[in-house]
Amino acid sequence: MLRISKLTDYATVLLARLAAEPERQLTAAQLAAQTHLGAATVSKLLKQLHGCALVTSTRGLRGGYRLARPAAQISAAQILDALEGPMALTECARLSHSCGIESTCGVGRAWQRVNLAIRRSLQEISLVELAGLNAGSTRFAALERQLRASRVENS
Amino acid sequence: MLRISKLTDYATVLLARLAAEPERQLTAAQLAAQTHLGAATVSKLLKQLHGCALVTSTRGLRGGYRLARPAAQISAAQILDALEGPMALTECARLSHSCGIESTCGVGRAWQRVNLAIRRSLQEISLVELAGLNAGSTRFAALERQLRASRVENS
DNA sequence: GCAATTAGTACTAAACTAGTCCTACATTGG
DNA sequence: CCAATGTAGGACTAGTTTAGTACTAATTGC
Repeated sequence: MLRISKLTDYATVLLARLAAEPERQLTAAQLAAQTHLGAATVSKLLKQLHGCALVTSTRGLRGGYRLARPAAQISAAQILDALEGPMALTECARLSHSCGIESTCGVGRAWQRVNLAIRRSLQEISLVELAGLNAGSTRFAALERQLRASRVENS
Repeated sequence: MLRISKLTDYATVLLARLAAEPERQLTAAQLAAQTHLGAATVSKLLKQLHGCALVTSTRGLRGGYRLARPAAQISAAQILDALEGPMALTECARLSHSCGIESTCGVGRAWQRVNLAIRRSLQEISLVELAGLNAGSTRFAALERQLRASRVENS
């Protein structure tokens, strides 16, 4: 459940590679080799990331890709938005069609709130954390502490 | 992104209907009529919910379905687990196969932590909240307050 | 001009989702 | 006992989405 697509996962890996060497400009082929992903797939993903302004590119001989901004300024939410479009946990919430059910469809609204809560927490996590580049993992730890504090009963 | 399947959404609606009248025993046909969903689909979902012990059933004439426990004891996480199986945000995290990438695959671990954080927050939300049966929405409000507090920058 | 490299589009195969149908089993009422 | 009502559990089908590939055009450096 709540799974992200493989391609989104791959994209994160690519971004993490780029984040690891922010000064270098890496070609699609280099990234493919480093990540063991298909060259065509990597190309496609990088194009998509370029379209969403997460990476910059230079064409031609000695071209390549590079992060558009520091890794700290790229959040998990942005990556997911870029690759999977605007997020909507339920169909019903996306299109504003009335389901015909009156009393019951507080459900849709409830999922929407869950959605929002998740989204907010994803905005807190930057590419730095995703790439595992930070030693202290400050924001991550803070998030987990808060969520743990909100727990009442447990499994 | 991060969307739940339509069927899971439907199942929530069904559970919400059952939660609204805990004392009654509703047949699949009744629930289908109330929710405007296909009778066959409703049947299928209820069977699944029965298999996961979220509802109890009695067969035969005057049979029907009923919540297996009070709505307050059913969490959003349990519903999602029941319908979509054990959750794993990424493929890589589910199967324990090494990707061959060493440095980069802190990514998988990071997604896993995101996963856990989301899961914890879903455990906090009960069917009562999803069904919109509670007036105060206490736990919901608390969750949102905490997540808001953890926000640093915003859209 | 040539080689390297991104940009864009089109296409295909595989997987998953949603929905339906059919048969078997259980319970109640006559 | 028999018929009606209802759940249990598969099997099956169509539609959509996802993942991956291939090909052509545009751009840059030497």
